[in-house]
Amino acid sequence: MELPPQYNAKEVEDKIYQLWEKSGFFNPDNLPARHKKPFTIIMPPANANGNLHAGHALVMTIEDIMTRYKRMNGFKALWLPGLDHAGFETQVVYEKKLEKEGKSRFQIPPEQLYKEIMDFTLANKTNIESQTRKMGASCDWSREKFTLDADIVKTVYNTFEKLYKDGLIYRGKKIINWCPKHQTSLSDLETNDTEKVDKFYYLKYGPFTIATSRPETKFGDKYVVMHPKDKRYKDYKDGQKIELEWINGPITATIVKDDVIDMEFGTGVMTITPWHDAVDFGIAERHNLEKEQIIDFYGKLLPIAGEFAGMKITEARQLIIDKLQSKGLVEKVEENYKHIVKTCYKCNASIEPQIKEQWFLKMKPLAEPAIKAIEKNQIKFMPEHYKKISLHWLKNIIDWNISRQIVWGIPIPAKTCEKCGEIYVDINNKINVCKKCGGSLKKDPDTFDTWFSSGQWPYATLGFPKSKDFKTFYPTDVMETAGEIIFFWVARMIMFGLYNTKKIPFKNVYLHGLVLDAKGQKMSKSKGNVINPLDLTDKYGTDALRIGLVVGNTPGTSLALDENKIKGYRNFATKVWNASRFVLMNLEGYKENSKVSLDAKDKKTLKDFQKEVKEITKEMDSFRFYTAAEKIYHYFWHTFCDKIIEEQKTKLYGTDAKEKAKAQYLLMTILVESLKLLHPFMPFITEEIYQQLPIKGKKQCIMIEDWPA
RNA sequence: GGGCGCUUAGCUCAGUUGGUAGAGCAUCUCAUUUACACUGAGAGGGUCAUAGGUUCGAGUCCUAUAGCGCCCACCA
Repeated sequence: MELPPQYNAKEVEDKIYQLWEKSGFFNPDNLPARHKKPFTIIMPPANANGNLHAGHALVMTIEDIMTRYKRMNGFKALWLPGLDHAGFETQVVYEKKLEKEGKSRFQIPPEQLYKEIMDFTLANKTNIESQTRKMGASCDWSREKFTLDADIVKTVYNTFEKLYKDGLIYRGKKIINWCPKHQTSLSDLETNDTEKVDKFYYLKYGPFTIATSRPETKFGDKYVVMHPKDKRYKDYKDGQKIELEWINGPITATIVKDDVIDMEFGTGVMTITPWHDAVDFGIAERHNLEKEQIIDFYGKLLPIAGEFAGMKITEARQLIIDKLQSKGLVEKVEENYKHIVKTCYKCNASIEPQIKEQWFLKMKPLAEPAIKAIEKNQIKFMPEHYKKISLHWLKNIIDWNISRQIVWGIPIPAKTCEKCGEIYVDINNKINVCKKCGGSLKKDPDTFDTWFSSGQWPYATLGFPKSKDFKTFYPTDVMETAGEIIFFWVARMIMFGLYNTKKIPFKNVYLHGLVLDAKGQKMSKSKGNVINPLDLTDKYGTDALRIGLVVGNTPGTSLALDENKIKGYRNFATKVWNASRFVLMNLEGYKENSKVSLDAKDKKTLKDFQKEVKEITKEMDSFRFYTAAEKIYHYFWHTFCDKIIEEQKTKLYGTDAKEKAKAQYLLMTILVESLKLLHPFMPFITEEIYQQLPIKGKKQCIMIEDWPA
């Protein structure tokens, strides 16, 4: 029995993956009888809008390691793959593509745009699936789900209806984050805080001086707010009216006292623009003040701005100041005023707060059970400090705007009466006439925030509420994903899971960090430092990339992906290949079952190995794959190869048949068991060698072998 | 403003309940065709950010300080 002198990763990998797929063992239903207790990981659905990146490669590797390990340990292991339509994310990618072609999404009728993005997504879906296979993922393709599958959409709709009936969903006319470029509202998580340097204007507002960086919003300001305890303004009473000269003529302003005002800041007095500022909106709500829109949804001034109407706010700003100046209303202008502006996390355009009717989800009642479950440690976080981070966020949670003004996504199943405004949630599309006034109904034009559907992923994919899979595999065992999306996704899955199924969706949360470039910098197209994981698998083999991604990669910490490191593990793969080749080359006369009486030294070697196995198993059970991988690596290379094989050479090359048999027994035992230990990390090469092993009682593949004990 | 981390060898990072500092890469010396040069044998290199404290004993626990980073937040 001989292995070829060189390991050819490219040839072997495709062949071996096919062998696995044909075996059917990715599907837990096909596993041998010993696999009884379920073990479940739901794969984070990849955004079907591009290629697999280094982060995906890490997800695939860690989750495959867990799945293979549990499968070898006799679990009925299910790793369920999926893809996400990724609503806004995908639409943005597609819009960029359109832009390059000189087109805009606003020129394309919605139905056609939806179809185009669907085609684009489906093409990417196929692409991502084949790249996932390339990574060696032992996931059950027969159970693959897509967030737009009919059954998933049905689950999402049922949840929406249930939430609505429970009074947790409401249609609210609140201030929202509006991206003027993308023409949609965004959740608070979808905005960034960016520091900007602007001019800061001190304007005379009657007897007061107010400061602002945004004079263009000030046309409708007719409330002037100060702190109730501010002695400087004690002569002004709440509700008092004053007459003053403003941008476009005389106005009447009303004094408002509110303790949100910081007496230390500026003059301690400000005017408010409730339609375009969240703080001001809050004040207006508390005091029941009028709100008026100044800027339209495209960022242009409305007729209230008088002569400035129709102008873009950026163009109007200086002109407005000029006018105020000519009226003697500008007290001073501070240059280089640094302040924080909310921006769209995709295009960096300044968010224009707007009041708009949207669908909101009340979060506090959903967060409470999640907080309890986490505090009771029903969900274990790795690394642990994510427990605190999650709790902090959940305890300070605010209502979630779940509607988006984009076509790509799951349509919100609601209708509004065009006559009386009555709202109907109609998940089966059966209500056609307003029950109240008989008026005709208009379908809601919006789609769900993509996280509203992916937040339901663990139970939706398993066929909640009635399927056998749901009963068998839920709650799932591990949720492994990027720490970055703890709030976007993980926290919401916990809330939805508890709300709908009354159970936690997963017992363990394993959060990996970012994959950075070799210098520890974030990969980005503009920097040109993006490492394509598939290039690395191509160059060094998938096994080398996998173990290279895992060794030393503690959860929560970002990882510098250095090609040299992968190269090092390619060398290790070669080492594994050559050591196996050597052992197999020296099996002359070897009889597997013949009795050998080992020397005391050999017995100690085996005992040491057993000790190693125990330690590695302990690391695996504690989710410390980074140390487990390192230990196996170290043992195989520096103990098995450098010491044990070297020591046995004299026996192997000698003439004493008994001694030779002892050596063969020892080497084969440790080799076979080591290959099993290595299998979760380096599945391809270990499987290829296993297939060539001349041993009896061999299973169909190493993938379903017993983990060494 | 609040919260959460990090600081250990030249670099990237481990270090599980406190018990004489570890790995990979890099560097240096030696071996020269050995299953494997994608190799082997060996070496150098750290007052574990700083200052206190608890302890028989602290990289590890506590307090403070400094530097770095991340997240959340309604200072016009």
